[in-house]
Amino acid sequence: MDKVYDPKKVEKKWYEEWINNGYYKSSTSNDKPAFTIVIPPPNVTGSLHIGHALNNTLQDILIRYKRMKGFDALWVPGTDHAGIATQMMVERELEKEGTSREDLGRDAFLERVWQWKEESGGTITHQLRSLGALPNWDKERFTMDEGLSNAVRKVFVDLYDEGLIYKDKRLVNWDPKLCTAISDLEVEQRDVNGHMWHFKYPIENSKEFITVATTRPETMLGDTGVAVHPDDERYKHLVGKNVVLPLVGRKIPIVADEYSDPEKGTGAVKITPAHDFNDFEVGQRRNLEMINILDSTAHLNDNVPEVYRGLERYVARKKVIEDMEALGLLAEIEDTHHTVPYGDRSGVVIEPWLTDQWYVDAKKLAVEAIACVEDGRVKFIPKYWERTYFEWLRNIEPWCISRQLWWGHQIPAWYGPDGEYFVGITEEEALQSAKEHYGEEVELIQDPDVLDTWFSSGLWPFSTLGWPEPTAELKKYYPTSVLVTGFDIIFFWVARMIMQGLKFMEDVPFKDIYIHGLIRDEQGQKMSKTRGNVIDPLEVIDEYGADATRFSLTALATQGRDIKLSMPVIQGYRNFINKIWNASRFLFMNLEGYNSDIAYEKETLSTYDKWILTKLNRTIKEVQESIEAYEFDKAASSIYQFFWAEYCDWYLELVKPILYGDNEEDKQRTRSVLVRVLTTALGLLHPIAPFISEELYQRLKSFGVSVKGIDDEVAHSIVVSAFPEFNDDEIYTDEENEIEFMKEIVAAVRGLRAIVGLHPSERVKIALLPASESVSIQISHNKESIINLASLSALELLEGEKPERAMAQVISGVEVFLPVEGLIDIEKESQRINKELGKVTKDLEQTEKKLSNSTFLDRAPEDIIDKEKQKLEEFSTQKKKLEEVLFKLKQIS
RNA sequence: GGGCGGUUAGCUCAGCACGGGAGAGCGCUUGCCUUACAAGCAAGAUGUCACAGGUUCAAAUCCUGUACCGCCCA
Repeated sequence: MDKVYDPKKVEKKWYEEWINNGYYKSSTSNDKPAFTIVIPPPNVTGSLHIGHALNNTLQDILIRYKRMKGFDALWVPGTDHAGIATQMMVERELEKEGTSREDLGRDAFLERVWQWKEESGGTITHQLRSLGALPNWDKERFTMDEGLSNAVRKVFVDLYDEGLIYKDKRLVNWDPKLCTAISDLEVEQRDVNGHMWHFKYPIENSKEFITVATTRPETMLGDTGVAVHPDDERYKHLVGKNVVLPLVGRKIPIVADEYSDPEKGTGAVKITPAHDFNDFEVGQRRNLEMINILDSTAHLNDNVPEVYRGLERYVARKKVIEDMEALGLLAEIEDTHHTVPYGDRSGVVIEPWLTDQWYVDAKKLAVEAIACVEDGRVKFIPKYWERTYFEWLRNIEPWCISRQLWWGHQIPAWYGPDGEYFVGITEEEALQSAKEHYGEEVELIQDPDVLDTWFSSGLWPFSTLGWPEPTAELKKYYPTSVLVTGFDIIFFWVARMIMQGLKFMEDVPFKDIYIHGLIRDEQGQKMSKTRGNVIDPLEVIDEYGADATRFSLTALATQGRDIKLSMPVIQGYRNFINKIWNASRFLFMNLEGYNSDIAYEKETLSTYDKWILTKLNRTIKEVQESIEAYEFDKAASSIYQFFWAEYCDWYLELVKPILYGDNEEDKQRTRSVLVRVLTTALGLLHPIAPFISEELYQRLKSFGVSVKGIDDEVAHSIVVSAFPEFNDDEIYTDEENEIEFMKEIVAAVRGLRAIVGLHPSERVKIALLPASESVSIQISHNKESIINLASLSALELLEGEKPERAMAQVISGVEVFLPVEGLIDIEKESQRINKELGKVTKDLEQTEKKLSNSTFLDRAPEDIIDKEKQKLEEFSTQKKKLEEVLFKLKQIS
């Protein structure tokens, strides 16, 4: 067995085993309770980044844990067709080949995308395997699968029939680069420095001007009004009059509307209803004309004077300003900063643009979605995320679901020759409706647009289980148990799944939503390619192994906080994985002659055995409770603490003399306990670190060791082993306290040795002065171990007389003396004792103060007062002892 | 402008829902190649728990306010 754990020799092998043995499978035909998670489907174009690694590690932990707990665990994997991202990717390929999607035509293009998907679309799902994630691969889904597409069409048609989906002409967020509408969520508001241009508009039949201010001068070509506040005295006389729009010559009215803020700018605003959301509303209220001056690529169209036609919006801006200035109508340019909408995919400035689009009446669907979180049918963990959720749902806008793309679910609406449309799940249905409408058969053309990708992923928790067919899967696994995701898609995805789930399944899609943090770099900055600070999980796995990667992410996954990740941290957990390896290696080296048929008898257990079993059982409880509460960091640190600080640092050291000795009975019993503790610890570890736990379990099996399986007497693999059970009978409090006390004595002796500078191999004599008979007995029990662990030549139990020349350490219940043959540095030693004395005195004073406070004695609970009294006694004894030591030191000098 | 989160050891963070002797890991200092592990072992140092008030016998923990950092929404 190697001295250092090598993940590369282990990981691939076991992953294949797990797949070959079908451990990932779930089954509707068994009667185990279901535990279900659907994966947040990553973009099919994507590759695994560290955020995915965290997200999927946590899901894998839950699934593995629940499987070991006897649940029928189903983790549905899959990917999202990612409309815009995928289309862009394939278009870029085409561009390199000197062609375009328009050249190919829709059908050929889509064929090309599918081809791309088949060849390279599986990248991320394959990468998940190297992380050790073990979802049910038989159930892998893609949002454009036939079944899921059926679900999409059915949902569309049903919502349409109920009036919850409708077509409308209104302003949308238009991406002039991608030439598609996008939803308001896909718009990023950025704060930018810009200018406010003040334009003078001449009043009709007057020498007067009204000055308006704008950050978008080019839109003036589409102005159809000027608004002032109804109470604004400055402009009252102008309301009802017309302005002659410069450069255009159009007469437009001055209207009174509360939208205009007298405090801001000049108090008069130009109104461009076709190119601004606020202006649109003013225009509706005041019956203003709507003039669209932009084409789909944000170039000026024929609705503007000829000189401006065809100009790109920023070129036009420049020209408008120049022309206004030339006319002497540019009053002022003011520096300002304001927010500008950018497309989150394209990165270009979004235009509010007037088009026909399909909308979902989200407001109606939101009602139940809000209620189910209010009444606790769905729980957010951490809870405070529900505020964010409520905030958005209570102010929800109609959801624009149509996209002017080719890749996606084409909208199931067909148009007749006169533009009348017919919605249906299939073209046949639409044709049937058309026939009824026109009284004859007509040719129909399907709406060319596709649906927002989130429309289909909103159905994910039930579409993946076979909906709309009434499948056994749906019956057993819906609602799913928990959704594990990041806060960045609460609106995009979580809220929409809840709305759609409630609508179509009449039940919530999941009971718990665990929201984890974002992974940042060590400076706390978001990881991004441009910053160059990304940590590639595949590289981390390659260097440190999947288990170390997973353990790190788990240990850092505290609730409600982002995760700052850096390589030294991962290295630390890699060391832990290696520690497990070596502790096991030690056991294997000492397992010769081990007979797995002989279990240890409770009656024969030593104090050490009982102590470690107690610690083990406490750890089982902690790990179990932590995982169930989604406190992943606590689960990880419980195991870490137990395995390293208790099992390795103390238990292994305690039993070495037994293993190296020749009492066969003791050896046999100790081996059994060691095996028991290790196998149990591996079970606890397995959900977090699946590979090393499997490797070591399989090695243990070759010694005849095994644990109970979830379905069989013997677990073939740790994946299907029963999770360790907490056993109250194995909590031995007395033994636990005794060993903890012994550890304190050993630490005290080691401390003294370190002060004197003794070489570790130099054995010395130590004298202990116990405070009571019971302490004395406890020490006698553990005499050999203390001698061993503190590397002593002898241990003397004093009965009152203290050694003359000795270094001393006072701990609760016992004084420790290290006799010093030569000279002690009395000065230094006195200083040390004085420092301790200072601490104890301070503690003592505090306790005395409390106990002499009558209101404390009146009002504090009894157990607290008792505790304070105990402290008082302890501190004063310690103080007295330290003073004696100090007195003796003075005598010597 | 509205909302949320954070501020605890040099660094990264637990602890706070339920108040009662300040914790872990990393780093640092010292000594050790002790036959599982130097990716290790042993020992050690380090804190006005951001600040200001309040509640309480008692506050890192509860309440109010302030400052700074970060995020979301408008």
